[in-house]
Amino acid sequence: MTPPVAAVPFVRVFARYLREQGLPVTHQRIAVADVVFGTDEHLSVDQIEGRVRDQGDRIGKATIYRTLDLLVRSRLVAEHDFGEGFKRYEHRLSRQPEHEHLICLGCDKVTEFHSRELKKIQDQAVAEFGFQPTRLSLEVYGLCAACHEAGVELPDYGLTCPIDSV
Amino acid sequence: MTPPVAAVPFVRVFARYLREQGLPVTHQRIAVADVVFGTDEHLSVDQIEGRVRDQGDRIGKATIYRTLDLLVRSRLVAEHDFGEGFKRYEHRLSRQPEHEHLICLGCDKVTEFHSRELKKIQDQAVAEFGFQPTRLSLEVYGLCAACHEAGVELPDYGLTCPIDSV
DNA sequence: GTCCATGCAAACCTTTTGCACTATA
DNA sequence: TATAGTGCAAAAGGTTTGCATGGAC
Repeated sequence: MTPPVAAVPFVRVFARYLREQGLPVTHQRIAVADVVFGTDEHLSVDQIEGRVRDQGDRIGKATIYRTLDLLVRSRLVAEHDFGEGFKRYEHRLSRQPEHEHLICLGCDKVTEFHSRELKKIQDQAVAEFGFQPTRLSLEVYGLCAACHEAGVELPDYGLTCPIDSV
Repeated sequence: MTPPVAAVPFVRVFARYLREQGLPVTHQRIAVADVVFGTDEHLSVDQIEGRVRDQGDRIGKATIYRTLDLLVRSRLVAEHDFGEGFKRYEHRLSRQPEHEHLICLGCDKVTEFHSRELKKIQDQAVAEFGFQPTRLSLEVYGLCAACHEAGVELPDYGLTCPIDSV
C-alpha cells in the first residue's frame, strides 16, 4: 500500500535525514513515517502500530518506539503527554510547528491553537528570574464547543472543596 | 517527631476535611500531610516515603498513593508531571494557589511564577473556539539564572535539525 | 561482508489492586 | 464492634533493553 500523497515529501525528508546520519533507511522506519506524516492527529503508539499493520506491514512495538525516538530527535515530530498515561506523537510539517493544545475532557478532541501571549510569558521568565527558556509545554483542559453546547458535565471529583473556606 | 510548626494548621484543615467526609483520621494520613504541608518543595512519592520514615513512622507506598489521592481530590494538594516519568506533589496553602513552573534542565530547580497572560490565553480559547477551559498546565523548561551564569550547556540531542532547511 | 535494525520476550518503573489483618470511631 | 484503612505482594500498563536473527548498504 502507498502512503497518502501528502505525506510522501515529508517521508522523503526523514529518509534524507537518515542517510545524512549514516543510518539505514528501513522498511519499518518508512512505514512509521508514512503513518505519522499521513495524518494531523495526535497518535498513540498503539494507534501507530495498528495503522502500520493495516497498511500490510509487520512491525514490533520496540521498533516503533525506536523510530519515534529518531523522529523526535530529528525534530520532525513532537512528543506530547496529555495526562492519559501514555505519550502521543504529531508531525511538525505542513502545520504551525509551534502550537499548543486545547484538550476536551468530554470527547478527547484535541484542538491546536497558538497564542502570542506565550512569547510574553517567556520574556517575563527572563526579566523576572533570569531564566533562559528553551521550550514550554501548555495544555488547556476543558470542554470543546460541541460538548459544551450538548450540555456535557464534568464530574466534580465528588468531594467538597475545603480550600475555598480556608 | 512533630511536624514543622507552619504545617500544623494545614494538617488540621485536612483532618477536618476527613471528618467532614466521614473518613477515619489515621496516623499514616496525618504523617503524609505533615510532610507535604511542611515544605514548599515539589515532592515525589519516594521523597514522601523517605521523609515519613525519617519522622519515625512506618508506611507502605500504597497508603501514600491512596492518601495523595485524597489530598488531590480535596484540592489541598496539586499533582504535577514534569516529564520525569513520575508525579510530584505540592500543597496549595500558604502560597499562590494558581502558579506555573520554570523547570531548570541543568539542576532540576523548580521556580514558581504567575503570569496574568494565562487569563488572556484562556479568554482566547473561548473567543476563538468556544472552548470552555477548566484548568491548564504550563511548564517552561530551560536554564535557571545560576546554571546559565555558570555556563551550563544543554545537550542538543546530538543530531542535526532538518526542519530548519525544509 | 560489515554493521546496524528488527522482533520477541524479559526487564523496568511507576502506579493500582486484592486480600488478610489492624486501627479508627 | 462495625467499618474502613493498612501493608504486602502481585498485577497492570507503558516503555526500555538484551540478544539472536535478518536486512541495508
